[in-house]
Amino acid sequence: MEIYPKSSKHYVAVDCIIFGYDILDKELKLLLYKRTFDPARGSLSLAGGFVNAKESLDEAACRILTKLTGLESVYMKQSYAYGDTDRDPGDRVISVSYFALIPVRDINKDLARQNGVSWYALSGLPKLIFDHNDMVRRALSELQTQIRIKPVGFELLPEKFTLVQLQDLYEAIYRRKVDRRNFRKKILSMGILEKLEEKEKETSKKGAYYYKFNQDTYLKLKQNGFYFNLDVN
Amino acid sequence: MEIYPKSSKHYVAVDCIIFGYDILDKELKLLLYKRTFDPARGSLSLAGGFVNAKESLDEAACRILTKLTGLESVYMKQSYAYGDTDRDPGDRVISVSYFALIPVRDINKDLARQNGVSWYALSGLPKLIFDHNDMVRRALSELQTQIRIKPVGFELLPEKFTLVQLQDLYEAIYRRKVDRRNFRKKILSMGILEKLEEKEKETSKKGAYYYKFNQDTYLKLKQNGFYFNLDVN
DNA sequence: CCAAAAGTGTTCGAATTACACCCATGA
DNA sequence: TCATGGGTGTAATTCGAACACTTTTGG
Repeated sequence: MEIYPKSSKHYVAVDCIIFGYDILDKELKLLLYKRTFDPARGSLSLAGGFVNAKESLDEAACRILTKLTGLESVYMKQSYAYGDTDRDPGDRVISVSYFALIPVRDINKDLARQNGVSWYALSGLPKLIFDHNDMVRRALSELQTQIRIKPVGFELLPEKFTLVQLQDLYEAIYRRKVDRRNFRKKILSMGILEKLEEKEKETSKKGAYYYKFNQDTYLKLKQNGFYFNLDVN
Repeated sequence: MEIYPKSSKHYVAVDCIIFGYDILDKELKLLLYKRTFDPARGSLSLAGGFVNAKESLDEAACRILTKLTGLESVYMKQSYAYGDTDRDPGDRVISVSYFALIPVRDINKDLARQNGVSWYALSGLPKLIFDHNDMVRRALSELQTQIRIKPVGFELLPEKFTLVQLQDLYEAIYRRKVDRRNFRKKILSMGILEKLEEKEKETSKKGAYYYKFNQDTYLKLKQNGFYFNLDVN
């Protein structure tokens, strides 16, 4: 039964901009798919797929992400709908992009390899297919905005992290250095981090205390009018 | 010729959240369509329509806006893609929402009437069809964010406006009072307003100077690292 | 004992807030 | 002349920026 029989129907895809952060080389990465077949063999694309008749956009994005990484509960957010008629040279496809944040080490490596996806540093990213570079640019810009005003950076880190690691992450995303003392002062003054007894001892002799993000405290503060803000010099 | 024959195709619509500001009653309004036929006769909806095979999403949104208002160059921005499978009870329709900003007095009233659309105050908005209330909520929230950090408020005002009118607009969108002296100090210190010789004399005996927004100056400042910000107490 | 990374406070200037009185004019 | 809305300045406080030394410990 078709109620709107006069209108055109369209292919609708979702493309996932999967950001990963590697605490070791302190770089923001993207999980990309390398085509192993013609046409465009060897060229890179975002992880994407068509939206099925019986799933929502969000469901389609989650399905693709889970299929590639094995991860179920990941931070994911819709970014933008791309609808130029000629954006896909094959056929007219409207694509809704989503961006996801995951710690690089969390993904199921076998599953990723099996699916032909792997991590690529965001700096020096090559040309991706179609308008995927635009999608990345927009999503990165959104991430840079979000991470200032929402506690989403923690999604890119392991549950336990040091303040140095957190700062490295912000520097990687802001693409500039920030003052260590001011950064610590500001993030600690929010009262949303919980200091653990345990220390991380791999990267220094002295060792750095682990912290973890306290979501409950954050939500309570937010209800009382608190706004996360991590603008630092 | 179909390259992706195994995938589902979908109806794709655009819905326009058309914000208008009325300098007389100082209220933010929405241009809504009232159904004059069954089913759901008398219920309100956003201005929307299906995306044609040969037009982009942006083009579809502009087409709808122009058809209803007669306006060609209007501030319009994509908001969000709504894709729940049952959001439209008639059939599965994916809808991309756009929000537009126009001064209430600018629209072609005859055209609007002819098309069955008219202005409704945003406060006390009734239930709209489908998920259109969600669309409005999200767009309003984006507008409240945007108007703080980008000079988009001027899109809702006539070319010439007084500082009182500008402040009234901000108060209507922020939904709170702001201090007159601080507001003026801040907006004038940006140096993006041009004071005219002419005065507006309808609402007061003394009269208030007209100003206009200088887009060129703004763009130059922006290139030099200036960020518009109108957070005021 | 020393290299390497973690951790810590204070000062200064800028920006934000709070706040109240005079001005111009038409009726 | 007076009622109405337009226009203006200053002091107090808060917030962000700049900046350098001490601590810990494994090798």
